[in-house]
Amino acid sequence: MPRALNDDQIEAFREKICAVATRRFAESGIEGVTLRGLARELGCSAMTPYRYFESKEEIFEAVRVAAFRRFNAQMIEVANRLADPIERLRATGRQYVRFAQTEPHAYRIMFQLDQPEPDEETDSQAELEGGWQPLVDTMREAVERGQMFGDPEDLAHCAWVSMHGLVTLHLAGKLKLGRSLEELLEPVLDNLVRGASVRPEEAEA
Amino acid sequence: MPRALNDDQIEAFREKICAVATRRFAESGIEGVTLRGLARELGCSAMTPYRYFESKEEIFEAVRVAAFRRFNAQMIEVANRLADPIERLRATGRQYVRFAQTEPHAYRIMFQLDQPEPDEETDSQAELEGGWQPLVDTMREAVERGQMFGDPEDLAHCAWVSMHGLVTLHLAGKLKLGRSLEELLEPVLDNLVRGASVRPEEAEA
DNA sequence: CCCGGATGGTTGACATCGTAAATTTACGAT
DNA sequence: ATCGTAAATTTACGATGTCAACCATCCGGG
Repeated sequence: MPRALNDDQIEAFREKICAVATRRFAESGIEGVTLRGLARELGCSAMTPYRYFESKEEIFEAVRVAAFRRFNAQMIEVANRLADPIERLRATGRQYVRFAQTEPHAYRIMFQLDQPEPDEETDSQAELEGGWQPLVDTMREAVERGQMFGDPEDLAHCAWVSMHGLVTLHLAGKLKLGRSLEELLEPVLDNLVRGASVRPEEAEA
Repeated sequence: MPRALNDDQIEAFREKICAVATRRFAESGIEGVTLRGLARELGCSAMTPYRYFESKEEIFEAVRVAAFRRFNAQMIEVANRLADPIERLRATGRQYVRFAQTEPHAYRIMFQLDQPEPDEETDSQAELEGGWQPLVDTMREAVERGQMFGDPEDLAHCAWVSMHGLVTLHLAGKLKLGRSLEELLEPVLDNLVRGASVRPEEAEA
């Protein structure tokens, strides 16, 4: 048997590629990340990464997974600090926006509109669902405490949809209506919490 | 003077390019649209479109503008049918989602996350704001009638952000949680309307 | 001790892209 | 007919992702 890379070495180089790619993403965005550019920075030839990844898209996927991990860690860290579910929701919402502002390109790859067919279960999908569950739990807790009403999953969807919409409209440059993202965030959070805190039977419309 | 294209001819060819590009977008998405492919279909050489557009991005922008026009027309058409602002909001929300489902690629280009710097006022920005105003007006009307409370612009933001978030998460394939888009839409609309229909002083949280 | 083979890495090539520059074509006025 | 100029094409360049062929290095078995 010839000298073979053990799993640690393979994983090490994979991580190195992923790290460089992540930094390049942060600097120059998706279209600024190039296999030849990566290779140049890694000090290897353009084809070497193909020993560790199937394709460029697989490198992207690795970067996506890492980004989701960072994102989820931030959300959990903030959430763990707050016992009250509504306060937790507000705080994680603010952190959500902060993440997108701190790492706009990371957010872009995570939620890119032109992703490959999601027919098979991808790693980033798994990370996504890992971050989704705590949100549902928060909503469930709020419902159990009588602070909110409705189906926890529906409520979680409402929250996620609002945050994602706010962030992506901002990142797409469609929100430059004179107000900062943080300013816009508060009314959205207020509306969200208000809408969820009303007994359905009390609703007038 | 040699034969010169008059403005009508120029505009005609621009529209033709734009039409072909739009159809190709609808069929094969953003990355499926290629200058050489366009040219082949138009029966001209790859460079000819450059007589009518500065760059590929300018063609994209034209497609974007056309898409925004179609989108706005649909929204207005639906909105004009309903006198009650809240019903109007719900109906346009549903139409919003329907548009994104009917023309997913159009929605993609319109709100692509990696757009060029929005430093200068672009045509699609103008169309966007043209569609934004009626939404604010609807909210203002609801507030004036006492059906909603708060700043109309804030309310409009809440609505837009929810619809856009819902649609983009769906288009990015992040929502495959067993429920259809239309199912998800209704709770979001409900929450939105509920949150806006509560007097701030009545809010418990 | 040396040699065969597998394994990791490199080089070179290909097809494709957007587009700049040079070139050709075609028409209207002289 | 010819010439000037606008329109269109051809050619070419530098990218890109990736395939295929090649090379180099190290290992176990003789």
